[in-house]
Amino acid sequence: MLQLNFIRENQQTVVDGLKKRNFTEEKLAVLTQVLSLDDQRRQIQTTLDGSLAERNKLSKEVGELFKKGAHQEADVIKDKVNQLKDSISELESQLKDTMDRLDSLLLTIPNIPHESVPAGSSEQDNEVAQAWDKALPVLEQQALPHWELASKYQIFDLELGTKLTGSGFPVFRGKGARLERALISFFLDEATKAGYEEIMPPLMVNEATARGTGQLPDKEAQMYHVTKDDLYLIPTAEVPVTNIFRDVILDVEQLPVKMTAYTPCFRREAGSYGAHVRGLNRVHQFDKVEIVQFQHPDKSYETLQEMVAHVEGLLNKLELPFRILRLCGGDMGFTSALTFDFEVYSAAQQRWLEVSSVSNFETFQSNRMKIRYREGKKIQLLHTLNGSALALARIVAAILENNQTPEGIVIPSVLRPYTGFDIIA
RNA sequence: GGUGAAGUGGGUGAGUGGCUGAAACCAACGGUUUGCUAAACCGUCGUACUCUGAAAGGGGUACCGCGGGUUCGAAUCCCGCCUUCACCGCCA
Repeated sequence: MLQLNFIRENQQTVVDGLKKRNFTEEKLAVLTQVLSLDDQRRQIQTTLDGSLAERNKLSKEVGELFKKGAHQEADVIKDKVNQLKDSISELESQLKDTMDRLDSLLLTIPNIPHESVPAGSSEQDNEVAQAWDKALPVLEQQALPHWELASKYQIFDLELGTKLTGSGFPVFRGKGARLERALISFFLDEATKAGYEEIMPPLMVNEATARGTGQLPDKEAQMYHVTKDDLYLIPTAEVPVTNIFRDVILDVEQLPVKMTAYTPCFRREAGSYGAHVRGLNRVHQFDKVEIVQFQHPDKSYETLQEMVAHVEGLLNKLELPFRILRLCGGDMGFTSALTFDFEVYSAAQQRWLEVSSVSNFETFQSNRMKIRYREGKKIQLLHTLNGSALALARIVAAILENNQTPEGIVIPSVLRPYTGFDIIA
């Protein structure tokens, strides 16, 4: 959620930013509505506060008169206060109404893109920030996509998942399950080495938490909702981990706070179909290690680079060909100011698969969650950042496809201490 | 799930209708003093919104788990909910 003062003081920046997100003139009208509602709100607030002050003052007089035994005079003032009460409750309901409208409008305004974000309307317009300059792996003629390798080597079983749960819930087995676990451990260890504290959060969250990171109300359809207890299955560890500091004021000395978490992620992914979602390309449950940072606003873009470098390091160690995209205004998430996507080349499918998304949200999330830091006397919103490091299912897909040989699937050497085997044959 | 008790500022904890945004102590911060990384003493020490001011600051309002109610007036009384603790039940 954008800060009202920011909108008020930087209207042109906001307009330019929203245009990058392809806001039409018509949709931009929301800004003037927001500002005028805010004016109304202040006006009501001032009047209301005045009436309340009056009530408090008169009530005190009643108390004093009672002590003196001047009951009649007290009764006169009581009547006065009773009259005030009507206008107070009227003002209170106006205030609540205005604030509700203001909030719901504010929730429709996405984050302002960083100046480096390219304009554009779809993924076609994303900018390649770092291309893969070495040769792409070329597989032999009979190379198989990962879903066929899966059954050949008994790595995972989607049909079985359908039997147990439904489509999009893979069952990993044998060396496949071990590979999955090896990757999780490897990613967590790398994050720990880089100074992130490991967290194991709940996999279900309440409404306030889902609202904090912006899953509600914008992405409600994306989440599994446990209606009986009104809980949501997390679509990413970002949700519980970022909310750890909801309504918390950190000391500037504590920044940056760095946290990492492995969790399964649950996504409904309504309405997807076709070859692009075959196998592990898009599933309802997948494993992911997330890295999250809470940082001083002056340093958050350095931190973003640091996180990008961390993900790069992982992919290099796994010996996977990848490229980095700078997302355009039209493809960027609602809450992000700048996002880099990592795509790994899947040789058998001959396409790039998104395996990580690293973003700086600036104060957009922290404003909703009131995550602040104290520096001297000043209390300010901090910047939140997060990134996948990494999303498992597609990494597994890429490893399976790229590393297939006539003898079997070769495990990247960095993973062998974790898997305990060096080939899946 | 049942029964009972409790939820106050960073912590401990006082407060049962007006003198309480809240005592006291601890922690923290600033200072004085002291031949010494201690002690003593003094001071500061919640958050949000709002008005005013160039600013420093000053005024007002709200908040004592959350939401409602009673009252001229609520941390304090009433109702609902949540959470924690204890015991019981169930259980990996």
